[in-house]
Amino acid sequence: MQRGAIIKVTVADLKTACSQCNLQELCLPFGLENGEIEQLDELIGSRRKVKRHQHLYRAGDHFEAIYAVRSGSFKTNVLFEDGRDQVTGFQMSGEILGLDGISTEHHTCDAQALEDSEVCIIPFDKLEELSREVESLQHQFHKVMSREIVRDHSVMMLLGSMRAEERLAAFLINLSQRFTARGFSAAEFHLRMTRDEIGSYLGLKLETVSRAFSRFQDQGLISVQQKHIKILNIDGLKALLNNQSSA
Amino acid sequence: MQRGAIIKVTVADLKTACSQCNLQELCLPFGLENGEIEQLDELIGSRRKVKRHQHLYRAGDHFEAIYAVRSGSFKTNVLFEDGRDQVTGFQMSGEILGLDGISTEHHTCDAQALEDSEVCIIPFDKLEELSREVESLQHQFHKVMSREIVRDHSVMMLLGSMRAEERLAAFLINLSQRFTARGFSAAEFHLRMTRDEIGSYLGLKLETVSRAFSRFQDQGLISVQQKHIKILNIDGLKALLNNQSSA
DNA sequence: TAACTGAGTTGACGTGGATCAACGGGGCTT
DNA sequence: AAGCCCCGTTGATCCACGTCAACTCAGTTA
Repeated sequence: MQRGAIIKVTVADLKTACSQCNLQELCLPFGLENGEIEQLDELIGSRRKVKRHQHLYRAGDHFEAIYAVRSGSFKTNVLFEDGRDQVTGFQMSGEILGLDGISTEHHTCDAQALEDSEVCIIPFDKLEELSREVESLQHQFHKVMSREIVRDHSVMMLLGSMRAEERLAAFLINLSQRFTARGFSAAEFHLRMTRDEIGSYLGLKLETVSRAFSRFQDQGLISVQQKHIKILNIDGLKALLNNQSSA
Repeated sequence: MQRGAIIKVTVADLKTACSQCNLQELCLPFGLENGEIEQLDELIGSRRKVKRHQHLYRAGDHFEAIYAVRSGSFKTNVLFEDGRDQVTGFQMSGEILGLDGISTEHHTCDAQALEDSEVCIIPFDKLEELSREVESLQHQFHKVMSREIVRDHSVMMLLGSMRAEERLAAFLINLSQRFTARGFSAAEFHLRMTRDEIGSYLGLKLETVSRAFSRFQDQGLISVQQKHIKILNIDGLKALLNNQSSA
Protein backbone atom coordinates (compact mmCIF):
# COMPACT_ATOMS: atom_id res chain seq x y z
CA MET A 1 0.00 0.00 0.00
CA GLN A 2 2.47 2.56 1.20
CA ARG A 3 4.96 1.54 -1.42
CA GLY A 4 2.26 1.69 -4.10
CA ALA A 5 1.38 5.18 -3.04
CA ILE A 6 4.98 6.28 -3.30
CA ILE A 7 5.37 4.82 -6.73
CA LYS A 8 2.15 6.41 -7.83
CA VAL A 9 3.06 9.95 -6.88
CA THR A 10 5.71 10.87 -9.39
CA VAL A 11 6.43 14.40 -10.52
CA ALA A 12 4.36 13.85 -13.63
CA ASP A 13 1.41 12.69 -11.56
CA LEU A 14 1.62 15.72 -9.38
CA LYS A 15 1.32 17.89 -12.42
CA THR A 16 -1.63 15.86 -13.65
CA ALA A 17 -3.60 15.98 -10.47
CA CYS A 18 -6.42 18.48 -10.09
CA SER A 19 -5.05 19.41 -6.70
CA GLN A 20 -1.88 20.70 -8.36
CA CYS A 21 -3.52 22.19 -11.42
CA ASN A 22 -3.66 25.91 -11.97
CA LEU A 23 -6.92 25.58 -13.91
CA GLN A 24 -8.87 24.53 -10.82
CA GLU A 25 -11.06 27.57 -10.68
CA LEU A 26 -12.02 27.31 -14.34
CA CYS A 27 -12.63 23.61 -14.39
CA LEU A 28 -14.52 20.81 -12.71
CA PRO A 29 -12.83 21.18 -9.28
CA PHE A 30 -14.19 24.68 -8.81
CA GLY A 31 -15.79 25.09 -5.41
CA LEU A 32 -14.48 21.82 -4.00
CA GLU A 33 -12.54 21.66 -0.75
CA ASN A 34 -9.02 20.31 -0.62
CA GLY A 35 -9.95 16.86 0.56
CA GLU A 36 -12.56 16.59 -2.14
CA ILE A 37 -10.18 17.66 -4.86
CA GLU A 38 -7.86 14.88 -3.81
CA GLN A 39 -10.71 12.43 -4.31
CA LEU A 40 -11.08 13.86 -7.79
CA ASP A 41 -7.36 13.29 -8.41
CA GLU A 42 -7.94 9.58 -8.05
CA LEU A 43 -10.65 9.31 -10.62
CA ILE A 44 -8.77 11.22 -13.29
CA GLY A 45 -6.65 8.32 -14.34
CA SER A 46 -4.73 9.72 -17.22
CA ARG A 47 -4.11 12.43 -19.68
CA ARG A 48 -4.04 12.23 -23.43
CA LYS A 49 -2.08 14.28 -25.91
CA VAL A 50 -3.88 15.20 -29.12
CA LYS A 51 -1.87 16.62 -31.98
CA ARG A 52 -3.12 19.45 -34.17
CA HIS A 53 -5.94 18.32 -36.48
CA GLN A 54 -6.27 14.99 -34.70
CA HIS A 55 -9.64 13.98 -33.32
CA LEU A 56 -10.24 13.49 -29.63
CA TYR A 57 -13.43 11.64 -30.54
CA ARG A 58 -15.76 11.40 -33.47
CA ALA A 59 -19.51 11.26 -33.90
CA GLY A 60 -20.60 7.69 -33.35
CA ASP A 61 -17.75 6.76 -31.00
CA HIS A 62 -18.85 5.01 -27.87
CA PHE A 63 -19.07 7.40 -24.93
CA GLU A 64 -16.98 6.52 -21.90
CA ALA A 65 -15.46 9.69 -20.58
CA ILE A 66 -15.67 13.43 -20.63
CA TYR A 67 -12.53 15.48 -21.10
CA ALA A 68 -11.10 18.61 -19.53
CA VAL A 69 -8.84 20.63 -21.79
CA ARG A 70 -5.52 20.93 -20.02
CA SER A 71 -3.62 22.78 -22.72
CA GLY A 72 -4.29 23.81 -26.29
CA SER A 73 -7.73 24.13 -27.81
CA PHE A 74 -10.40 22.25 -29.70
CA LYS A 75 -13.38 22.69 -31.93
CA THR A 76 -16.51 20.56 -31.96
CA ASN A 77 -18.67 20.12 -35.00
CA VAL A 78 -21.79 18.26 -35.94
CA LEU A 79 -22.04 16.59 -39.31
CA PHE A 80 -25.00 16.32 -41.58
CA GLU A 81 -25.75 13.46 -43.93
CA ASP A 82 -25.15 15.46 -47.07
CA GLY A 83 -21.67 16.54 -46.02
CA ARG A 84 -22.48 19.89 -44.51
CA ASP A 85 -21.15 20.52 -41.06
CA GLN A 86 -21.51 23.08 -38.35
CA VAL A 87 -18.95 24.09 -35.75
CA THR A 88 -20.79 24.09 -32.42
CA GLY A 89 -18.01 25.43 -30.23
CA PHE A 90 -14.39 26.22 -29.55
CA GLN A 91 -13.00 24.93 -26.26
CA MET A 92 -9.98 26.22 -24.42
CA SER A 93 -8.12 25.21 -21.26
CA GLY A 94 -10.31 24.30 -18.32
CA GLU A 95 -13.35 23.70 -20.48
CA ILE A 96 -15.17 20.39 -20.65
CA LEU A 97 -15.67 18.31 -23.78
CA GLY A 98 -17.89 15.34 -24.48
CA LEU A 99 -21.11 16.12 -22.61
CA ASP A 100 -23.06 15.43 -25.79
CA GLY A 101 -22.27 11.72 -25.46
CA ILE A 102 -24.13 11.11 -22.20
CA SER A 103 -27.61 11.01 -23.67
CA THR A 104 -27.15 8.15 -26.14
CA GLU A 105 -23.86 6.69 -24.89
CA HIS A 106 -22.43 7.69 -28.25
CA HIS A 107 -20.82 10.94 -29.21
CA THR A 108 -22.89 13.08 -31.55
CA CYS A 109 -20.16 15.39 -32.76
CA ASP A 110 -16.49 15.40 -33.66
CA ALA A 111 -13.93 17.01 -31.38
CA GLN A 112 -10.74 18.04 -33.10
CA ALA A 113 -7.61 19.74 -31.77
CA LEU A 114 -6.86 23.16 -33.24
CA GLU A 115 -3.24 22.94 -32.03
CA ASP A 116 -1.16 20.37 -30.16
CA SER A 117 -3.21 19.87 -27.02
CA GLU A 118 -3.67 17.77 -23.97
CA VAL A 119 -6.81 16.66 -22.11
CA CYS A 120 -7.55 15.05 -18.78
CA ILE A 121 -9.68 11.95 -19.18
CA ILE A 122 -12.58 11.81 -16.74
CA PRO A 123 -14.21 8.36 -16.86
CA PHE A 124 -17.90 9.08 -16.72
CA ASP A 125 -19.05 6.14 -14.63
CA LYS A 126 -16.47 7.03 -12.00
CA LEU A 127 -17.52 10.66 -12.11
CA GLU A 128 -21.13 9.69 -11.46
CA GLU A 129 -20.00 7.42 -8.66
CA LEU A 130 -17.93 10.07 -6.94
CA SER A 131 -20.54 12.73 -7.43
CA ARG A 132 -22.99 10.54 -5.55
CA GLU A 133 -20.64 10.83 -2.60
CA VAL A 134 -19.39 14.37 -2.95
CA GLU A 135 -22.24 16.84 -3.03
CA SER A 136 -20.14 19.78 -4.14
CA LEU A 137 -18.75 17.81 -7.06
CA GLN A 138 -22.24 16.80 -8.08
CA HIS A 139 -23.39 20.37 -7.95
CA GLN A 140 -20.38 21.70 -9.85
CA PHE A 141 -20.88 19.10 -12.57
CA HIS A 142 -24.51 20.11 -12.93
CA LYS A 143 -23.42 23.71 -13.21
CA VAL A 144 -20.96 22.81 -15.95
CA MET A 145 -23.71 21.12 -17.96
CA SER A 146 -26.12 23.95 -17.37
CA ARG A 147 -23.52 26.49 -18.43
CA GLU A 148 -23.15 24.61 -21.68
CA ILE A 149 -26.90 24.89 -22.24
CA VAL A 150 -26.84 28.62 -21.51
CA ARG A 151 -23.90 29.07 -23.87
CA ASP A 152 -25.77 27.20 -26.58
CA HIS A 153 -28.75 29.49 -26.13
CA SER A 154 -26.61 32.54 -26.66
CA VAL A 155 -25.23 30.99 -29.84
CA MET A 156 -28.81 30.49 -30.99
CA MET A 157 -29.47 34.16 -30.32
CA LEU A 158 -26.39 35.03 -32.30
CA LEU A 159 -27.29 32.80 -35.24
CA GLY A 160 -30.98 33.59 -35.22
CA SER A 161 -31.07 37.31 -34.58
CA MET A 162 -27.76 39.02 -35.27
CA ARG A 163 -26.20 40.44 -38.40
CA ALA A 164 -22.77 39.44 -39.63
CA GLU A 165 -20.76 42.18 -37.92
CA GLU A 166 -22.64 41.75 -34.66
CA ARG A 167 -21.85 38.06 -34.69
CA LEU A 168 -18.17 38.65 -35.23
CA ALA A 169 -18.03 41.37 -32.58
CA ALA A 170 -19.75 39.04 -30.10
CA PHE A 171 -17.27 36.34 -30.99
CA LEU A 172 -14.26 38.57 -30.41
CA ILE A 173 -15.60 39.90 -27.13
CA ASN A 174 -16.27 36.38 -25.94
CA LEU A 175 -12.75 35.23 -26.86
CA SER A 176 -11.25 38.25 -25.16
CA GLN A 177 -13.12 37.47 -21.95
CA ARG A 178 -12.05 33.86 -21.98
CA PHE A 179 -8.41 34.77 -22.57
CA THR A 180 -8.60 37.23 -19.71
CA ALA A 181 -9.97 34.57 -17.38
CA ARG A 182 -6.90 32.48 -18.23
CA GLY A 183 -4.47 35.25 -17.44
CA PHE A 184 -3.73 36.18 -21.04
CA SER A 185 -4.09 39.58 -22.61
CA ALA A 186 -7.65 40.71 -23.22
CA ALA A 187 -6.56 42.90 -26.11
CA GLU A 188 -4.11 40.86 -28.09
CA PHE A 189 -4.35 37.20 -29.03
CA HIS A 190 -3.78 34.60 -31.63
CA LEU A 191 -6.73 32.89 -33.29
CA ARG A 192 -6.32 29.16 -33.39
CA MET A 193 -9.04 28.61 -35.95
CA THR A 194 -9.36 29.50 -39.64
CA ARG A 195 -11.76 31.98 -41.17
CA ASP A 196 -13.72 29.04 -42.47
CA GLU A 197 -14.12 27.58 -38.98
CA ILE A 198 -15.13 30.95 -37.55
CA GLY A 199 -17.60 31.26 -40.39
CA SER A 200 -19.08 27.86 -39.74
CA TYR A 201 -19.51 28.68 -36.06
CA LEU A 202 -21.10 32.06 -36.81
CA GLY A 203 -23.27 30.87 -39.69
CA LEU A 204 -21.33 32.95 -42.24
CA LYS A 205 -19.11 32.25 -45.22
CA LEU A 206 -15.38 32.73 -44.79
CA GLU A 207 -15.36 35.69 -47.18
CA THR A 208 -17.93 37.43 -45.03
CA VAL A 209 -15.80 36.86 -41.94
CA SER A 210 -12.77 38.23 -43.72
CA ARG A 211 -14.64 41.30 -44.91
CA ALA A 212 -15.99 41.98 -41.44
CA PHE A 213 -12.48 41.79 -40.01
CA SER A 214 -11.32 44.27 -42.62
CA ARG A 215 -14.22 46.57 -41.89
CA PHE A 216 -13.44 46.50 -38.16
CA GLN A 217 -9.86 47.34 -38.99
CA ASP A 218 -10.89 50.25 -41.21
CA GLN A 219 -13.03 51.54 -38.36
CA GLY A 220 -10.08 51.38 -35.98
CA LEU A 221 -11.77 48.82 -33.75
CA ILE A 222 -9.15 46.13 -34.15
CA SER A 223 -5.98 45.40 -36.01
CA VAL A 224 -5.81 42.12 -37.90
CA GLN A 225 -2.83 40.37 -39.37
CA GLN A 226 -3.86 36.91 -40.42
CA LYS A 227 -4.55 35.11 -37.14
CA HIS A 228 -3.07 37.82 -34.94
CA ILE A 229 -5.75 40.07 -33.46
CA LYS A 230 -5.31 43.26 -31.48
CA ILE A 231 -8.41 44.83 -30.01
CA LEU A 232 -8.03 48.60 -30.14
CA ASN A 233 -11.48 49.68 -29.04
CA ILE A 234 -13.40 47.13 -27.05
CA ASP A 235 -16.19 49.60 -26.26
CA GLY A 236 -16.63 50.22 -29.95
CA LEU A 237 -17.06 46.50 -30.48
CA LYS A 238 -19.53 46.26 -27.64
CA ALA A 239 -21.48 49.17 -29.05
CA LEU A 240 -21.94 47.23 -32.27
CA LEU A 241 -23.89 44.65 -30.33
CA ASN A 242 -26.50 46.95 -28.88
CA ASN A 243 -27.25 49.03 -31.94
CA GLN A 244 -29.21 46.90 -34.26
CA SER A 245 -29.73 48.70 -37.53
CA SER A 246 -33.42 47.88 -37.76
CA ALA A 247 -35.97 49.75 -35.62
CA MET B 1 -46.83 8.71 10.58
CA GLN B 2 -49.35 6.25 9.23
CA ARG B 3 -52.12 8.73 9.54
CA GLY B 4 -50.07 11.36 7.75
CA ALA B 5 -49.46 9.00 4.91
CA ILE B 6 -53.15 8.32 4.54
CA ILE B 7 -53.99 11.97 4.47
CA LYS B 8 -51.32 12.60 1.92
CA VAL B 9 -52.47 10.07 -0.64
CA THR B 10 -55.62 11.62 -2.04
CA VAL B 11 -56.97 10.96 -5.49
CA ALA B 12 -55.44 14.20 -6.71
CA ASP B 13 -52.07 13.16 -5.36
CA LEU B 14 -52.26 9.86 -7.11
CA LYS B 15 -52.78 11.63 -10.36
CA THR B 16 -49.84 13.88 -9.62
CA ALA B 17 -47.44 11.13 -8.76
CA CYS B 18 -44.89 9.97 -11.30
CA SER B 19 -45.82 6.40 -10.49
CA GLN B 20 -49.31 7.01 -11.85
CA CYS B 21 -48.33 9.24 -14.74
CA ASN B 22 -48.62 8.10 -18.31
CA LEU B 23 -45.69 10.30 -19.36
CA GLN B 24 -43.20 8.19 -17.41
CA GLU B 25 -41.28 6.93 -20.39
CA LEU B 26 -40.89 10.43 -21.85
CA CYS B 27 -39.96 12.15 -18.65
CA LEU B 28 -37.57 12.04 -15.72
CA PRO B 29 -38.75 8.67 -14.34
CA PHE B 30 -37.68 6.85 -17.49
CA GLY B 31 -35.62 3.79 -16.67
CA LEU B 32 -36.38 3.83 -12.96
CA GLU B 33 -37.76 0.85 -11.13
CA ASN B 34 -41.09 0.96 -9.31
CA GLY B 35 -39.64 1.52 -5.87
CA GLU B 36 -37.45 4.27 -7.20
CA ILE B 37 -40.31 6.02 -8.93
CA GLU B 38 -42.17 6.08 -5.65
CA GLN B 39 -39.21 7.88 -4.11
CA LEU B 40 -39.50 10.38 -6.93
CA ASP B 41 -43.20 10.81 -6.10
CA GLU B 42 -42.21 12.19 -2.75
CA LEU B 43 -39.92 14.87 -4.01
CA ILE B 44 -42.37 16.23 -6.56
CA GLY B 45 -44.31 18.27 -4.11
CA SER B 46 -46.78 20.01 -6.27
CA ARG B 47 -48.06 20.95 -9.64
CA ARG B 48 -48.69 24.37 -11.03
CA LYS B 49 -51.19 25.52 -13.59
CA VAL B 50 -50.01 28.15 -16.03
CA LYS B 51 -52.57 29.89 -18.20
CA ARG B 52 -51.96 30.71 -21.85
CA HIS B 53 -49.44 33.53 -22.26
CA GLN B 54 -48.50 33.44 -18.58
CA HIS B 55 -44.88 32.99 -17.62
CA LEU B 56 -43.69 29.94 -15.71
CA TYR B 57 -40.52 31.87 -14.92
CA ARG B 58 -38.65 34.83 -16.32
CA ALA B 59 -35.02 35.64 -16.96
CA GLY B 60 -33.52 36.82 -13.70
CA ASP B 61 -35.86 34.86 -11.46
CA HIS B 62 -34.12 32.93 -8.72
CA PHE B 63 -33.69 29.29 -9.64
CA GLU B 64 -35.18 26.77 -7.27
CA ALA B 65 -36.77 24.05 -9.31
CA ILE B 66 -36.94 22.48 -12.69
CA TYR B 67 -40.30 21.69 -14.23
CA ALA B 68 -41.77 18.79 -16.15
CA VAL B 69 -44.53 19.69 -18.57
CA ARG B 70 -47.54 17.66 -17.58
CA SER B 71 -50.01 19.08 -20.07
CA GLY B 72 -50.00 21.86 -22.60
CA SER B 73 -46.90 23.41 -24.07
CA PHE B 74 -44.38 26.19 -23.60
CA LYS B 75 -41.84 28.28 -25.40
CA THR B 76 -38.57 29.53 -23.98
CA ASN B 77 -36.86 32.65 -25.20
CA VAL B 78 -33.75 34.61 -24.41
CA LEU B 79 -33.86 38.39 -24.39
CA PHE B 80 -31.27 40.81 -25.56
CA GLU B 81 -30.62 44.23 -24.12
CA ASP B 82 -31.87 46.10 -27.16
CA GLY B 83 -35.22 44.34 -27.15
CA ARG B 84 -34.52 41.59 -29.63
CA ASP B 85 -35.39 38.12 -28.52
CA GLN B 86 -34.88 34.60 -29.72
CA VAL B 87 -37.09 31.60 -29.12
CA THR B 88 -34.77 28.80 -28.00
CA GLY B 89 -37.27 26.00 -27.83
CA PHE B 90 -40.82 24.70 -27.68
CA GLN B 91 -41.56 22.20 -24.95
CA MET B 92 -44.38 19.69 -24.84
CA SER B 93 -45.61 17.12 -22.31
CA GLY B 94 -42.92 15.13 -20.59
CA GLU B 95 -40.21 17.61 -21.43
CA ILE B 96 -38.12 19.39 -18.82
CA LEU B 97 -37.91 23.14 -18.38
CA GLY B 98 -35.54 25.28 -16.35
CA LEU B 99 -32.16 23.58 -16.74
CA ASP B 100 -30.65 26.92 -17.78
CA GLY B 101 -31.03 28.19 -14.23
CA ILE B 102 -28.66 25.72 -12.57
CA SER B 103 -25.46 27.41 -13.64
CA THR B 104 -26.00 30.82 -12.08
CA GLU B 105 -28.91 30.02 -9.75
CA HIS B 106 -30.94 32.45 -11.83
CA HIS B 107 -32.98 31.72 -14.90
CA THR B 108 -31.50 33.05 -18.12
CA CYS B 109 -34.60 32.87 -20.27
CA ASP B 110 -38.35 33.31 -20.09
CA ALA B 111 -40.65 30.31 -20.17
CA GLN B 112 -44.17 31.10 -21.34
CA ALA B 113 -47.20 28.86 -21.80
CA LEU B 114 -48.51 28.59 -25.36
CA GLU B 115 -51.84 27.27 -24.08
CA ASP B 116 -53.37 26.54 -20.69
CA SER B 117 -50.81 24.16 -19.23
CA GLU B 118 -49.67 22.40 -16.13
CA VAL B 119 -46.21 21.52 -14.85
CA CYS B 120 -44.80 19.32 -12.09
CA ILE B 121 -42.47 21.26 -9.84
CA ILE B 122 -39.24 19.42 -9.10
CA PRO B 123 -37.32 21.22 -6.34
CA PHE B 124 -33.74 21.12 -7.49
CA ASP B 125 -32.00 20.66 -4.15
CA LYS B 126 -34.20 17.67 -3.43
CA LEU B 127 -33.54 16.26 -6.86
CA GLU B 128 -29.80 16.46 -6.29
CA GLU B 129 -30.25 14.87 -2.90
CA LEU B 130 -32.27 11.95 -4.21
CA SER B 131 -30.03 11.44 -7.20
CA ARG B 132 -27.11 10.97 -4.81
CA GLU B 133 -29.02 8.01 -3.47
CA VAL B 134 -30.64 6.63 -6.58
CA GLU B 135 -28.10 5.88 -9.26
CA SER B 136 -30.60 5.39 -12.04
CA LEU B 137 -32.24 8.73 -11.30
CA GLN B 138 -28.86 10.43 -11.36
CA HIS B 139 -28.06 8.84 -14.68
CA GLN B 140 -31.43 9.66 -16.21
CA PHE B 141 -31.13 13.28 -15.12
CA HIS B 142 -27.70 13.51 -16.73
CA LYS B 143 -29.18 12.06 -19.90
CA VAL B 144 -31.93 14.67 -19.87
CA MET B 145 -29.37 17.48 -19.62
CA SER B 146 -27.18 15.93 -22.29
CA ARG B 147 -30.15 15.51 -24.59
CA GLU B 148 -30.83 19.22 -24.25
CA ILE B 149 -27.25 19.95 -25.32
CA VAL B 150 -27.56 17.65 -28.32
CA ARG B 151 -30.85 19.26 -29.26
CA ASP B 152 -29.27 22.70 -29.04
CA HIS B 153 -26.48 21.56 -31.35
CA SER B 154 -28.96 20.48 -33.97
CA VAL B 155 -30.66 23.86 -33.73
CA MET B 156 -27.27 25.46 -34.31
CA MET B 157 -26.87 23.31 -37.40
CA LEU B 158 -30.30 24.40 -38.54
CA LEU B 159 -29.65 28.09 -37.95
CA GLY B 160 -26.10 28.09 -39.21
CA SER B 161 -26.26 25.87 -42.27
CA MET B 162 -29.79 25.47 -43.58
CA ARG B 163 -31.93 27.49 -45.92
CA ALA B 164 -35.42 28.66 -45.04
CA GLU B 165 -37.39 25.74 -46.46
CA GLU B 166 -35.00 23.21 -44.99
CA ARG B 167 -35.44 24.78 -41.59
CA LEU B 168 -39.20 24.66 -41.77
CA ALA B 169 -39.18 21.09 -43.06
CA ALA B 170 -36.88 20.05 -40.20
CA PHE B 171 -39.20 21.81 -37.78
CA LEU B 172 -42.30 20.03 -39.06
CA ILE B 173 -40.60 16.63 -39.06
CA ASN B 174 -39.42 17.20 -35.51
CA LEU B 175 -42.90 18.18 -34.35
CA SER B 176 -44.42 15.19 -36.09
CA GLN B 177 -42.02 12.84 -34.32
CA ARG B 178 -42.70 14.37 -30.95
CA PHE B 179 -46.46 14.16 -31.44
CA THR B 180 -46.08 10.53 -32.46
CA ALA B 181 -44.10 9.75 -29.31
CA ARG B 182 -47.04 11.13 -27.34
CA GLY B 183 -49.59 9.00 -29.10
CA PHE B 184 -50.98 11.73 -31.33
CA SER B 185 -51.21 11.67 -35.09
CA ALA B 186 -47.91 12.05 -36.90
CA ALA B 187 -49.63 13.55 -39.90
CA GLU B 188 -52.15 15.99 -38.53
CA PHE B 189 -51.71 18.44 -35.73
CA HIS B 190 -52.41 21.86 -34.40
CA LEU B 191 -49.60 24.37 -34.05
CA ARG B 192 -49.67 26.07 -30.69
CA MET B 193 -47.32 28.86 -31.71
CA THR B 194 -47.67 31.78 -34.11
CA ARG B 195 -45.78 32.28 -37.37
CA ASP B 196 -43.76 34.92 -35.59
CA GLU B 197 -42.68 32.48 -32.86
CA ILE B 198 -41.79 29.81 -35.41
CA GLY B 199 -39.81 32.42 -37.28
CA SER B 200 -37.93 33.50 -34.19
CA TYR B 201 -37.02 29.91 -33.42
CA LEU B 202 -35.90 29.24 -37.00
CA GLY B 203 -34.11 32.54 -37.52
CA LEU B 204 -36.62 33.71 -40.13
CA LYS B 205 -39.20 36.47 -40.45
CA LEU B 206 -42.83 35.53 -40.12
CA GLU B 207 -43.50 36.34 -43.78
CA THR B 208 -40.82 33.89 -44.83
CA VAL B 209 -42.39 31.19 -42.66
CA SER B 210 -45.78 31.91 -44.17
CA ARG B 211 -44.43 31.77 -47.72
CA ALA B 212 -42.62 28.50 -47.05
CA PHE B 213 -45.85 26.98 -45.72
CA SER B 214 -47.64 28.12 -48.86
CA ARG B 215 -44.90 26.71 -51.06
CA PHE B 216 -45.08 23.35 -49.31
CA GLN B 217 -48.82 23.37 -49.83
CA ASP B 218 -48.43 24.17 -53.54
CA GLN B 219 -46.02 21.27 -53.83
CA GLY B 220 -48.53 18.94 -52.20
CA LEU B 221 -46.27 18.23 -49.24
CA ILE B 222 -48.65 19.52 -46.60
CA SER B 223 -51.97 21.22 -46.23
CA VAL B 224 -52.12 24.33 -44.10
CA GLN B 225 -55.08 26.11 -42.69
CA GLN B 226 -53.93 28.66 -40.21
CA LYS B 227 -52.55 26.62 -37.32
CA HIS B 228 -53.93 23.34 -38.57
CA ILE B 229 -51.29 21.27 -40.38
CA LYS B 230 -51.73 18.05 -42.32
CA ILE B 231 -48.60 16.35 -43.58
CA LEU B 232 -49.38 14.75 -46.93
CA ASN B 233 -45.91 13.61 -47.96
CA ILE B 234 -43.46 13.15 -45.12
CA ASP B 235 -40.82 11.64 -47.42
CA GLY B 236 -41.02 14.70 -49.60
CA LEU B 237 -40.32 16.85 -46.59
CA LYS B 238 -37.43 14.65 -45.54
CA ALA B 239 -36.00 14.81 -49.04
CA LEU B 240 -35.86 18.59 -48.76
CA LEU B 241 -33.40 18.19 -45.92
CA ASN B 242 -30.83 16.13 -47.74
CA ASN B 243 -30.76 18.02 -51.01
CA GLN B 244 -28.97 21.20 -50.36
CA SER B 245 -29.16 23.42 -53.41
CA SER B 246 -25.47 24.31 -53.37
CA ALA B 247 -22.82 21.78 -54.44
C1' DT C 1 -74.75 42.05 -36.55
C1' DA C 2 -71.21 45.24 -36.92
C1' DA C 3 -66.91 46.70 -35.66
C1' DC C 4 -62.59 45.57 -33.88
C1' DT C 5 -58.29 43.02 -33.24
C1' DG C 6 -54.57 40.01 -33.97
C1' DA C 7 -52.85 36.49 -37.04
C1' DG C 8 -51.87 35.04 -41.54
C1' DT C 9 -51.15 35.65 -46.58
C1' DT C 10 -49.40 37.71 -50.61
C1' DG C 11 -47.08 41.07 -53.71
C1' DA C 12 -43.41 44.53 -54.84
C1' DC C 13 -39.08 45.90 -53.89
C1' DG C 14 -34.48 46.37 -51.43
C1' DT C 15 -30.30 44.51 -49.49
C1' DG C 16 -26.95 41.75 -46.76
C1' DG C 17 -24.46 38.17 -47.36
C1' DA C 18 -23.47 34.19 -50.69
C1' DT C 19 -21.17 33.00 -54.77
C1' DC C 20 -17.65 33.14 -58.16
C1' DA C 21 -13.21 34.47 -59.31
C1' DA C 22 -8.57 36.36 -59.08
C1' DC C 23 -4.71 37.28 -56.46
C1' DG C 24 -1.35 37.64 -52.54
C1' DG C 25 1.31 36.04 -48.66
C1' DG C 26 3.13 32.92 -44.95
C1' DG C 27 4.79 28.73 -43.53
C1' DC C 28 5.85 24.08 -44.84
C1' DT C 29 8.58 20.71 -47.36
C1' DT C 30 12.51 19.27 -50.00
C1' DA D 1 16.39 28.83 -51.15
C1' DA D 2 12.74 27.48 -54.12
C1' DG D 3 8.38 25.86 -54.74
C1' DC D 4 4.00 24.57 -53.10
C1' DC D 5 -0.18 24.68 -50.72
C1' DC D 6 -3.27 26.47 -47.71
C1' DC D 7 -5.21 30.45 -46.00
C1' DG D 8 -6.75 34.98 -46.35
C1' DT D 9 -8.19 39.17 -48.93
C1' DT D 10 -10.76 41.71 -52.20
C1' DG D 11 -13.83 42.77 -56.17
C1' DA D 12 -18.05 41.88 -59.08
C1' DT D 13 -22.32 39.92 -59.35
C1' DC D 14 -26.42 37.37 -57.75
C1' DC D 15 -30.25 35.89 -55.03
C1' DA D 16 -32.67 34.41 -50.77
C1' DC D 17 -34.65 36.50 -47.49
C1' DG D 18 -35.98 40.86 -45.24
C1' DT D 19 -38.81 44.94 -45.46
C1' DC D 20 -42.84 47.47 -46.41
C1' DA D 21 -47.48 47.48 -47.40
C1' DA D 22 -52.13 46.00 -48.53
C1' DC D 23 -55.55 42.77 -47.78
C1' DT D 24 -58.17 38.62 -45.79
C1' DC D 25 -59.92 35.86 -42.32
C1' DA D 26 -61.25 34.06 -37.63
C1' DG D 27 -62.42 35.00 -33.28
C1' DT D 28 -64.16 38.42 -29.85
C1' DT D 29 -66.53 42.30 -28.06
C1' DA D 30 -70.26 45.75 -27.90
